[in-house]
Amino acid sequence: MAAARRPRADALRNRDRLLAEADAAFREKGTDASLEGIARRAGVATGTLYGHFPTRRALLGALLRDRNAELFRRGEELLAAPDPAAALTAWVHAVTEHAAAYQGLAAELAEGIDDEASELHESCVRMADIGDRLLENARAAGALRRDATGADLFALMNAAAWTGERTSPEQAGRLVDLAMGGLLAPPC
Amino acid sequence: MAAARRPRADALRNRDRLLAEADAAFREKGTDASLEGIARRAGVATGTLYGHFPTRRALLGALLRDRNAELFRRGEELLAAPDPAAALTAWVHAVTEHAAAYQGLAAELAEGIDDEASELHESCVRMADIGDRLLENARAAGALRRDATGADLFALMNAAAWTGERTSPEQAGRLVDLAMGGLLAPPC
DNA sequence: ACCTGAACACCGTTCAAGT
DNA sequence: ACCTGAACACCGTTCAAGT
Repeated sequence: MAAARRPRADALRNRDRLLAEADAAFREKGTDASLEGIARRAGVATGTLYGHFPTRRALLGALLRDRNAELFRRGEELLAAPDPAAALTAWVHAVTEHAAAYQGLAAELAEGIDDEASELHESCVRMADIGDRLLENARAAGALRRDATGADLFALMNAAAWTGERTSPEQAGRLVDLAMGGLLAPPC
Repeated sequence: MAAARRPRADALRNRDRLLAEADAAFREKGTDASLEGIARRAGVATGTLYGHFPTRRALLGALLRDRNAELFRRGEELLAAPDPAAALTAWVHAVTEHAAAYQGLAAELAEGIDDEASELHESCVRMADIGDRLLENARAAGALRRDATGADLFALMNAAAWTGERTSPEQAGRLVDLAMGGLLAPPC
């Protein structure tokens, strides 16, 4: 087993600059912003970008690392929350907001769950898994008005995020509330 | 007022070939399929494509003409239907299926409602208008569990269509049913 | 009245050559 | 070990020149 080598200083610096420019570009233009433009603004050749991030999704995945950690921390917290119905609703809202970070991200996530080669696959599976468990808790507590699957939940989160990308976060939230109103039994 | 001239025979033929190839390309690759490829397969120069259809959306709009007519005919039928709740649900399903005709169409429609310059604007407005009226009917009949706006409805239809594009029509339908379950009062 | 195709600008991706 | 930048393939859009 090879010891981990420390990367060269210029490599580290280039990586950081690429990430910073990619974040700015993705925020402004969405996840299909020009990679060539990102490399140019970072002051490196395009080959350098590919050296650090072999695919667009690898770049996206690196950009989402911290954000993902925060989301999953929140998920674990909700799994321990006392009211399963409220926890489920909060989770769907949280993922919806997460998936609207960049225009185009919702599409990448929707694809990532089925595509094992996607650098986003693992995080998608984890999002779906937390959703499954929160759904199961709500079902066990008799909080469901009708049955639904984890796939329904994942589809809702991505679809609402997609709506949010091109209308407003408020509209996305209203869509989630509408669907959750169909899923959850009214409080007695 | 100028009399309508009959177009030249070769122009008509080129237009038809372009539409046929565009339909095939959009079905296969989605609405952002290469225009150059469409022109090539239709056997015309790219300038000819632009002569007939100045924008990608103009091409898309021409392709949707018949499909739109059928959709709106269905809408008028539903406006005259006896059960307002069932009519509303049927309309949302119908538009959702319509908007999934080509991958990428849901995004064009979501954009078209706000963009007056879009060649799809008029049909988007008409879809939203029929939705508004069906919603109003359902409200008047006391069939709503909670309030919702025409914008909510339009967002739902596009979001569900977007889901359908990348999962399955069944999943799109399940999403619609979930949201409609939140909107409509249960039958007593 | 319509068509052609060259021209321009822009992009994703790879890889031999450099340091 | 990493970086450069030319090379290749592909695309959207315009417009002068043709018929």
